[in-house]
Order: sequence, then structure tokens, then C-alpha cells
Amino acid sequence: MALTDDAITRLRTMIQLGELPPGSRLPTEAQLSTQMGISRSGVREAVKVLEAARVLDVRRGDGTYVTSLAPRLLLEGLGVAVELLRDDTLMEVMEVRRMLEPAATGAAALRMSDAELDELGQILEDMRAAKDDAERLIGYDAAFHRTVIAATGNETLTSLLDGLSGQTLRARVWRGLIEGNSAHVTLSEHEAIYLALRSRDPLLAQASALLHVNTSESWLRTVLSAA
Amino acid sequence: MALTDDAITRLRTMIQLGELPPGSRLPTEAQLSTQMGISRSGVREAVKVLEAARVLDVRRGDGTYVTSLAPRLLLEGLGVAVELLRDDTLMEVMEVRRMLEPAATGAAALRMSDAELDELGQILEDMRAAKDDAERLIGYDAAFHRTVIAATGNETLTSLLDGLSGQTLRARVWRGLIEGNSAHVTLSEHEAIYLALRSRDPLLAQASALLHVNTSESWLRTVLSAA
DNA sequence: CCTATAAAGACATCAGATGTTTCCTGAGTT
DNA sequence: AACTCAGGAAACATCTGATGTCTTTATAGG
Repeated sequence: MALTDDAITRLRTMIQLGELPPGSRLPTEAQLSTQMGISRSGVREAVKVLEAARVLDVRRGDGTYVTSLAPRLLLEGLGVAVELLRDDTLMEVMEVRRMLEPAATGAAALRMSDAELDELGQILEDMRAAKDDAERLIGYDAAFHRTVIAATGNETLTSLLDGLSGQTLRARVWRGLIEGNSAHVTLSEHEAIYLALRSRDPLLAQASALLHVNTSESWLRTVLSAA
Repeated sequence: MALTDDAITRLRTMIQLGELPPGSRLPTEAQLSTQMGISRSGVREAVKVLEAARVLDVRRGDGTYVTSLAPRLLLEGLGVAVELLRDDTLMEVMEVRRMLEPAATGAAALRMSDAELDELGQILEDMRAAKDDAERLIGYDAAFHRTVIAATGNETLTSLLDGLSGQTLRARVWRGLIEGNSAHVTLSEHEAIYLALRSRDPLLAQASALLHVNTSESWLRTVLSAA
């Protein structure tokens, strides 16, 4: 299986070298087929792979374009990958989050604007109001962390941590929390993070984020060992 | 464009739900085509996407199988993504490494075996011997860090950091180092990391790793601003 | 100048044929 | 009984051509 993979590599190389800059339009399938000396089927498979990787944007009836190549696009696949990981490797993911999330939260403490802090406070209130609705709680939880991390202004970091906190993973942690009647603990941990950020205290923010990740890790371990 | 994407989602869901466990064999293209009600072309494109994501392993003349779904496979795509990032987002990647690599190195200090330490010492010696050969230096540099991170025993972490330290990125940092006649600085930084690990001193290891990443970040900034 | 329709261009999908590779079976041999 | 190897079946790889559908653009009419 060389032809199609060659085509993938060739397209990727052209993009990497800047011959096909972000936003530019690719030749048509027929032209690519001729240029690369393979059939249109092969071209289509190659393009499909790069489209799935958010490198190309195929617009039916129009043409195929190179995306912006923004981190948020290219790192989108990480989330999908994490969702497919087997249970026995999820603790590894949590260990990475334990390393990354406190540091990111600490950085956010120095960069968060007043408006972002207000937004965060609002999410906290929403959480309190929804404390008996697991579904909404999980949503607010995700929003809370996304808001914090996004405040670092680092899109790559945001996308990575977003991918590492996949929906399924988050849902499992919450299942543990709820079954263990400990949702209130998490709420107070969120409050601690919020207060630290509000004080723009990076060390305190880092510490409270670590405690929070650690709690999640514990409950995930519980859920996984129960299965 | 729904049919093929539906097929991708359906296959991914089946794998996620465990209906197609790691190592299992998929129905043939013809059977999938019938089951999903789309043409073989569509099936092939879907399978190709999942093959590129290292979710499926297609063996010509044999059949298509689900891979082990090991982190090292599923996270392989991260490296490719990083290689495609535009220059103006590379500093974001370095900031993530700044957060992650010190923590990982600190963890390695507690977990590294004597054999691994010896291996690391050997790589250091190789680096000293190759101090005028940029190509080999870069190779040993990569080997050094891979060995350290791998000692954490966390395959997910290893794959992530490996992807974040793409070849191109590393080569650029080294180009800056060499043009700035500062390769020797990096060598001594590696020695500091090695000594900290040898002493199994997590805080010292973390600190020396941070200094090292910081140096890389500075040189990358130099290289990028020159362009 | 605006609008609606027609035409052209491009991707989406399908169907069928042919080439290659791998695996397995069975005949023959030792 | 075990081993070897040729043959065939199964499965993926690739190509070709036709048809459908959508988008964009050009054009004719108001």
C-alpha cells in the first residue's frame, strides 16, 4: 500500500513547505490525479485522511482548501484518540493532567482578565444552582476548566488539555463523585480555584488545581477498579 | 458529505463500545459495504482514515484488524500535527513543554532504574564525543530526553512529549544553538539533569529541566524572529 | 441595478473490473 | 508421520467510467 500513502505524504510535505499555504486551494481531484500519477480514488482517499486531520477543508461543489492550520484544528484529533484509549491507560492520562493542569492554572492566575473572572464566577453560581442535575453539572464543570485554561491565551495548551479531558473520562469521574456522594467536595474545590485566581495568586491556584485533579484521579480510580 | 463520515463514526463507535476489541478482525470491505449500505469506495475511505489514525491495521491479502489502541499508536498523530503548525504558534508549544517536561523529569527522578541511569550516562558520553557533528548531536539529544521521559513508565506522557518535540522543532532549536556557538551550554544542561536524576532528586531534576527548556525556548525565539 | 435562471465546475457516490498479496489446503515426497 | 510446495481462494489495492448533487458564476430579463 504505497500509492495512496505516498499521496498523503506528498500533500503534507507541500503544505509543510509552504507550497500550499493556509487558505490556498488545491488542484481538482482530476488534476491531482494526473500530477501524482494515481487514480482519482487514491487522491480521494488521501484527501479524506487529511480532511479528517483538519488539514484540508473539502467544500462540495467548490474545491479543496488548506485550513488555517490553527492548533485548535490540528489538535482536535487528540480528543478522539483519548476517547479510544483502553481503560488501563486512563490513569496515565490523569497523571499527565496532574502535571499540566496545575501549571496551566497557575499561569492563568497571572493572565486572567476581570471579565474572565466574572464569567468564571457566573459558571460557579450555575454549578451551585444545578447541584442536583448531573448532566448540567458536568457541562458547567467542563466550561469552568475550559474558561480557566483558555485564559492562559495559549491555544495549543487549551486544545491539548481539552483533548485530555475527554467527555467520557469526565463523565466517568462524575459518576464516581455522584455515587460517592461527593459532588459537594468538587464544588468547593472549584471555589478554591476561583478564589485563588481572583487573588491572582499563581502558587495558590496551582495548589488548588492539583488538589482538584487529585480528587478526580481518585474517583476515576474507584470507578475503574469497580469495573 | 455524510455517508463516508457516518461510516467513520460508526466504526469508531463500535470500537469504543468494545464490539470490535483490539486485535479483532473487521468484516471484509464487501461485507461492511453491505452492512452500512454504502459503496466499497466509501468503506475504503473510512477505513483509510482510521488506518491513518492508527486505529485500524489493514493487511493486504489478509484483512483489516483493530490495533492494540496503545497510547503510542493513537498519539502518533500528535507529532504530525505539530509539524504542520505555523511558526507563530510554536512558542505556544514551547510553553506547554515548559510546563510538562520539568514535571515529567521530576517524576523520572523517582522512578529511574540504575540501568536506565547508565544508559543515560552513555548517551551523555556519546554527545560529548559528537560535539562537532550537529546531525548526531540532535539525535543524541532526542535519545536523551526520550530516555528520561520513558523512565516515568507513562507511555501516554512519553508519546505526548515526543510529539511536542517534533523533529523540525528540535532541529530549529539546534540551528540556533550552533549558530550562537552555544551548543556547549546545552551539553552542560544535560549533565545537570543527569546528575539530578542520578541523585534521585526530583526538585533538582525539575529545576534543571526547566532551565533546559527555557534555553531551548530562547533559542527558538531567536531563530523564529530571524525568519 | 437587481433578480432569477441556466450552465459550468467540482466533489460525492456508485459499480465493475483487474492486479497483488496473503493464507490455507492438499498432493506429493521423504 | 512430517515436511515441502504448488494451486486456489480470499482480501485488499488500484483503476476506470458513469451519474448525482451542490456551489459558484455568468447571463438574460425585468
